[in-house]
Amino acid sequence: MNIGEVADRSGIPPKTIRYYEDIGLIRPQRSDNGYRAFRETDLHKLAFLGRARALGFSIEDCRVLLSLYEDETRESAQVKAIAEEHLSAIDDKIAQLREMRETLSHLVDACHGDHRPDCPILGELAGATE
Amino acid sequence: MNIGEVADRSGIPPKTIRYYEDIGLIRPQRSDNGYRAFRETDLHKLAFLGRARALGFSIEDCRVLLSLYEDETRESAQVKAIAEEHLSAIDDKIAQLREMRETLSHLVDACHGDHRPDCPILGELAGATE
DNA sequence: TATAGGGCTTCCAGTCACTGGAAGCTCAAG
DNA sequence: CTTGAGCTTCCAGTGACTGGAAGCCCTATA
Repeated sequence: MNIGEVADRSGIPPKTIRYYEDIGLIRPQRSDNGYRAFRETDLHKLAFLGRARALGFSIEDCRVLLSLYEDETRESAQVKAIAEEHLSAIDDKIAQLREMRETLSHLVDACHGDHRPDCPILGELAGATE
Repeated sequence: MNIGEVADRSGIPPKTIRYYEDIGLIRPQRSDNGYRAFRETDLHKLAFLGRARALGFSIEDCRVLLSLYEDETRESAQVKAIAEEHLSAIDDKIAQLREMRETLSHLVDACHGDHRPDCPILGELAGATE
C-alpha cells in the first residue's frame, strides 16, 4: 500500500503519517522506488493511533499505549493507569473551561451589545470587579 | 517601573511581558540605560491582558479587545460579538471534552486493572467496537 | 514516444503562546 | 572593587501537526 491509500483507509492525512514515522511511531518498509510500503499491521497501528488521539491521548501516551498493545506480557493495570491519569486531566480542563464559560456568559448577558460604548465585559477586563 | 516590579504587580512573568512587547501589545518607553520604563497605563494594560487571557481569549482577540478598550467611540456590540464567538468556541471544546470523558470513563470502568493482559481500553483502541 | 497529470519524496518554515538558557550590560550594597 | 541581582538581546524548543517548494516516479493518452 502507498501512503495515499493508507491515508484514505485510516482517515489520517499523509502529512501526519509521515510525521508519525519521523517520530518513530510507525516504521513502514520502503519499495525500490523509495515510496513507503505499508502493510496491514501499519494500517492497524495508524487506526489505533487515530482512535487514541481522538480520545485526547498525547503522542507520548500513544507511544506507550502502542507498546503495551504489542506487549503480550502487559498488565491491564498499566493501561488503566494511563487512562485514569488522562481522564483526570480531561476533568481538570473541563472544570477550567466551565469556569471561563461561567464568567464569560454572565458578562455577555450583562452587555447590551448596541451602539453605545459602555460595556461590562471591558469593565471586568479593566479590573472593575474589586 | 522596571520589568520586575511590573511582573510582580501584574502577575505576568517578565518573559511574557517582553513577548507582549515583541508582538506589539504594549509599547513601554525606555530609560537611558536601555531598561524598559513602564508607566501605570502599561501596568493597567498588562492586567487587562492577564484577565483576558485567563478567560481564554486568544492573543489576537486580546489585541482587538485592547484597542476597543482604548477607543472611546467603540460600540459595545463589537465587544459582545467577540465574547460570544469565544463563548461558543468554549462550548464546543467542552462538548468535545465531555464526549472524550464519556467514552474514556466507560472504558476505564470496564478495565479491571490487574496483572492480566486483557484490557477493554486497548480493545477499543484496536477497533473492537464495530 | 512525448507529455501531462497526479502521487510520491524530502526539507524548511510556520502555527500558538510562551519558556528556557546563554552571553553580556547595569546597578546598588558592602 | 567586587559581588550578585536584575536587566538586555537572541536563539531554540515546546506539541502536533500543516503548508509549500522543488523534484522524482508512474501511468495513461495522443
